[in-house]
Amino acid sequence: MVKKLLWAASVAFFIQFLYFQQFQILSLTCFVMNEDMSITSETDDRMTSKVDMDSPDEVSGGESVPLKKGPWTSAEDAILVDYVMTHGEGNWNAVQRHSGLARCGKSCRLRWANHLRPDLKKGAFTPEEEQRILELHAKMGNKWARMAIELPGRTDNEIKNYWNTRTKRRQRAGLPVYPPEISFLASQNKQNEELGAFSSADAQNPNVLGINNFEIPAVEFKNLEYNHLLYPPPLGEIPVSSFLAQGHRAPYSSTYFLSPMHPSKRIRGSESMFSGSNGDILTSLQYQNDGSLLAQPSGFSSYSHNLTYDDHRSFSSVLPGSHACLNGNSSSSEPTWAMKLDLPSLQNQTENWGSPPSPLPSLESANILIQSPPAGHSESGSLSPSNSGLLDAVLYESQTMKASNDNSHQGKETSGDAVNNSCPDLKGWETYEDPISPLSRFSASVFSEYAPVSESSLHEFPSMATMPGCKIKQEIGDLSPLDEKDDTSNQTIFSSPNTQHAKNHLAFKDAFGSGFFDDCGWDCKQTHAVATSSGQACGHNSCSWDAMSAV
DNA sequence: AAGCGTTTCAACCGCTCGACA
DNA sequence: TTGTCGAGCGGTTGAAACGCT
Repeated sequence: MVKKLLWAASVAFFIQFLYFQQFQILSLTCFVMNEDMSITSETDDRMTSKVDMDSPDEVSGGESVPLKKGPWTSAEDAILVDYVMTHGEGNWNAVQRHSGLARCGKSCRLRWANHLRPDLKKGAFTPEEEQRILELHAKMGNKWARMAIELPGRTDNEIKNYWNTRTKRRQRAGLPVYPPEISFLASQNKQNEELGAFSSADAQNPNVLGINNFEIPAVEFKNLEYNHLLYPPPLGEIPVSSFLAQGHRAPYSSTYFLSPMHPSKRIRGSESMFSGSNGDILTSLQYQNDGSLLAQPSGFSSYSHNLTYDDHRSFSSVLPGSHACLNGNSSSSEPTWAMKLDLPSLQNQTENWGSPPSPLPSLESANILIQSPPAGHSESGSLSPSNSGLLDAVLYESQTMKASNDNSHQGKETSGDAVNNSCPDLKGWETYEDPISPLSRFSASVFSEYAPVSESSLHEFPSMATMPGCKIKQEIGDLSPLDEKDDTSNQTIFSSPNTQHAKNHLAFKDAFGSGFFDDCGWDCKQTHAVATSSGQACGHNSCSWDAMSAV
């Protein structure tokens, strides 16, 4: 009952809003038209010079009406608003026939979607929105419409313009497009794209990904459970084993993974709704000594985190497919796990890798940006033909870690020799682990253990152990988490950042399912009015506004 | 104030996709 | 299976606004 009342109030408000807007427009239009039949308004007159008329177009009744191009006038807006109010959205080509508006359907749709929709948020992007756009772009690339879905009230055009402007500005300033923490995502996406042959297909293949009948082999997570027993999370927190074991089962139904979609927007079917194919973030989980669980992008050292398991939102924010992939509380302009890592223009300064800066940079450097590498460099010695530079960042850090460990662990530097030199990238990875954390091998354990399953189901991905020229040391499943007597002997040797990222990505995707912790980024209250005004459903699963639309 | 370069943003264009006959 | 149409996406354009000299 309350919902019905709320819905009725919303509808009333929406109608009032539209009529008020329309009244204003019509009043202004009448005033201007009285002055001059050229139909201009205060804001339009600057544009009328460019108004163009298309060649005559056949409309109903055989009447030939030239289609107008160029800026819209208030009068045209009013006509369009009136039409949509009467007929709802869609069937845009009929607008011309029914309303006499001398605009093509595409133009009408664009005008409505970008300017006349009542749920549009005007004004500059807020810092939160800007941060979100960064994350989304890292996650999706130039999928403006999909990004707009995640930013209620914003249009794809707005986002696109913002991004292009920002990109141009930063490139001119010699800055990279992404800050480091976002850049990592972009790197993941690039690498995923390289593996798109299996990732995109798998994302849409439930037989492979196991979307609908997903079962996580318990053995894959025995290490996790084992460590969890040793390091139970604080009271009230979700146990790792529980959410791992639950997989995507209830309460996370498969539909829960689907991104909410604006009813007025259609995502092309060829694009998977699962962002996992290009949106997963590789995450290492580590229990700290205090029992809190750290999540961090695998490949980055353990000091690059602020994220603890204490904050479920934060935690989920870095899980694959999360819409809040970096910082669940996207209200913060700085991701919760933003790497306190200073990597100044490192990607085109490989010559400096030999003398890395301190691995514990100041907080002020958190937003120091990584310079995108020149194409020549990025392709050299990389498995990736389209290296985004993040691989270099990973390599850089591995070098850094190695260099810093060269001093303190010179006596231990033996396993590296065991690595075939034809796999030079490996060296930096050897000292990656945090010897303090018993779960420092979390990601390695999961991934390497899970690897055989993944590989068996995904034949296109070569086994790490079979990579030519690389001696791979698979993580030992029955290794005691407390067995720290010999760090070097238990170190997992990654075949290469690229390969391991792909494997890790794959394993996480398989383990959690894309969008497992998908957050509801859909402002149903804002958009539902428009959706239902056109007779459409909100489209959001378990959305109470959908239920109310039946009223 | 004028000139010029840059930024912003609305709009267009070409293309693809899905539905349907 | 093919063709048509409506819808929508992403890239691009171009004019006004803005900022600097």
